[in-house]
Amino acid sequence: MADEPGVGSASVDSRAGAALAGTLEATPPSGLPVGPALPTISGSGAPTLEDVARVAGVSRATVSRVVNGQRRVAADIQAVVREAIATTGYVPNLAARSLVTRRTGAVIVVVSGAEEQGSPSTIDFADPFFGRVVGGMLRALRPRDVDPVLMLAETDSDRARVISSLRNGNADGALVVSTRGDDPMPGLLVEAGLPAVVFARPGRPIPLSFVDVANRDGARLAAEHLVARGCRHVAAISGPLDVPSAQDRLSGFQDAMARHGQAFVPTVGGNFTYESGVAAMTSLLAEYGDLDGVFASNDLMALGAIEALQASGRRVPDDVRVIGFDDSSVGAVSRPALTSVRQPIEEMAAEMARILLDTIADPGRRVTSTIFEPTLRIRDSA
Amino acid sequence: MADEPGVGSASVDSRAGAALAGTLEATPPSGLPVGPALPTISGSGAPTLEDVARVAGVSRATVSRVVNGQRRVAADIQAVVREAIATTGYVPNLAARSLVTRRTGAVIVVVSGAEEQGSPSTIDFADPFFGRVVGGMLRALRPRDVDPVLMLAETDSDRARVISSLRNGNADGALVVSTRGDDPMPGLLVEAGLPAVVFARPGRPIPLSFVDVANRDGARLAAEHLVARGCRHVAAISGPLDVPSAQDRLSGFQDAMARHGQAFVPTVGGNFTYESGVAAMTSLLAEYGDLDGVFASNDLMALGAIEALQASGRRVPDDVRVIGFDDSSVGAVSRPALTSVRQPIEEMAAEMARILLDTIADPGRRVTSTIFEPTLRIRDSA
DNA sequence: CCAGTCTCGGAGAGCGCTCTCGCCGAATTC
DNA sequence: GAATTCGGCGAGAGCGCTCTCCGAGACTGG
Repeated sequence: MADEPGVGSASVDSRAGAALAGTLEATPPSGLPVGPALPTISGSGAPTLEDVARVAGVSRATVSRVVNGQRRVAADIQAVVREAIATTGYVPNLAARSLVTRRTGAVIVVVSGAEEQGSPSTIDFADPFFGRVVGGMLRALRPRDVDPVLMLAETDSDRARVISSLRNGNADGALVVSTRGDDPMPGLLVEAGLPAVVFARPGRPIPLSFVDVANRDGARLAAEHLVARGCRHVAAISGPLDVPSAQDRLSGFQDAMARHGQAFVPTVGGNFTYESGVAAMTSLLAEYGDLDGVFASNDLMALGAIEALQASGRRVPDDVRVIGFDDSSVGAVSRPALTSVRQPIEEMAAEMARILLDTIADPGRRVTSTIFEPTLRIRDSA
Repeated sequence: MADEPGVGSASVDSRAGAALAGTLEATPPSGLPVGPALPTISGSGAPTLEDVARVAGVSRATVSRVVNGQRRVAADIQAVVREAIATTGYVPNLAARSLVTRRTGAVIVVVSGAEEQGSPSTIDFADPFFGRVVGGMLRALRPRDVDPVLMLAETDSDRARVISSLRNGNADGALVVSTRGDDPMPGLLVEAGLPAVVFARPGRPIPLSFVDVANRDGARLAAEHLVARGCRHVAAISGPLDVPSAQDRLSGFQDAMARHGQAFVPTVGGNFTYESGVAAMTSLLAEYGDLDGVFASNDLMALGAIEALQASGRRVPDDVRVIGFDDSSVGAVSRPALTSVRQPIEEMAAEMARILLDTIADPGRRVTSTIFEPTLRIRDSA
């Protein structure tokens, strides 16, 4: 730590600086500490429309028209105005604009999770899924000059905060990513009549647009691959069956296997974690020792299954083939690399963003669902 | 026209009712009184301060004071106002507020990456690092009622957009996470005199607060662990040396090894990817066949090194011990599970947020750097 | 050549909020 | 009890922007 950079003063804290938390003056009951409003003619802050108008020798309205391309403005005046904008370094104040337009140019990305029971959170930000979704949205939002505002929704009060943010135009709509099947968030959004799109089909039918992957097709792909590789005794590790996607993946897999001659598929439920994959595989093995193929409803459980398989002395894929679902990045670096059903998360997220933006632009837009086709990412485990 | 102005006076009540019920109120007949300057009773939706004031029988100012806890307001009046707020379902319009306070209650999280060369992006949203950082920030931001707005900064125009967003109060400050050493973003922020905090020490000294991990200490931890496990011929796989952290990790490791008797540490550079880890290890093996320990500057490269090691017939950790850096989630599920230097990313991110918020509240605040101590996460690979 | 039509810039009214200022009534003082 | 202080509420002025309405000038047609 002798190599402190030459930045003025460095207060080096080895642990999270609890001391810092107290240095701020007592915050008022609610809201941020607010400073006095300066008389602000134009000397202190950023240039305003007014300033540009003065420099250009036109009215505010004209400048506004040029900035927004609203109505036709004579070419020469337009040039003068643009010149003035450049020299003043003017940038529109979005607060003022949204105050009158009632558009914010922002949407809320709601990461909706855990019940407020004992556990701190079911939301795992370290899950690459999260980043991929956000990244996908970003790609679609940015060209339309819309920014995502991140909000967590774990408790009722979190959800209320999301709703009220939306209700008074803090943002124009919501993109919801739930980590549970019975998430109340979509319902609240519909009730409030707010523009929103959710990732994955909601637990109960609800008039809300969503984007999803054809889970049954993905499971079928896995089944067919296993069968094609010669598997004859196949088992499944499912996710929590109150989650629609887990349900679909399981039933899709079972149906496909039935079509290929294996009417009964031994199944054990997990909860999408690595540990539950280990446990599920272990109990599967105890009862069905001659398994030669396993389909897990996500990659983490598939990895757990492989662990359990190897612990029992079986080789993957030689003795037992394993397929996961998600094509997550952990599957790519694991050994053996995981064969997995790939859902195009980024594209799905981008589509969510597009649908939401359309809905915001045209509130009368019909509720739609867009289903993406999964593909099989074949690696080493099957 | 019949039902418009005549019954207009009752509109407050009906609005309050609609707000309470949360029902979808049919939009008022549009077309008739839209254009002319109405006294603005029943606008588009949410109740305003004005409405609350009317219901409570006080002035706007008083309601505002109650909402913001600004000045002392008589207890009974306060009760009446709160009551009115509840019945109307009032929530402050942040655009209006920020227009006068010049505070937005939002900060920009800038994910700053790639030069605008050929490649689409160096930003990998699937990297769990990203989510962990955002999650950590969220935890610190939420209690202070501040929301993060996500922005990418890959091109100059992206960066300009961030700067101007900040300049006209679209957000109060920036939390910057760079994926490269020579990121221009921090410099631009400083130039513009905008509140910002960056993750990891910037490439060049710059008067900007940052949060970092003691990279040298982490590398020392790795070195000492390897030595303690009996390694005598140790190599290193470093990251790009223009990235300060990669530089520190390497030199810290070399110094520590020197103190323990190994003056020369064979080193090959990588670029933080899995593939580069494979390549680096392979070339290391070609020249130094008797290696018994490897330190990689991040987990992905460590995993790549293990792959190359195993491909060459060596066992990990029996023949060669491998330590990574980051304690990323991929390391936990890989086999063998990766021993790694852990940096408390979430806490670091939370601290960034806290520093930024303090800086915003007190612009005169000194530039600080907070260095967190890494720990060693011992698993199976070393 | 004049009425009619069209084009385009300016004036001005707010959007919902905060905050300064002034005023009133109650508490305090001598 | 009158003068003074002071706490606390209301009035009102904007914050920077958009947008409607209006009017002046340019153009068209008969």
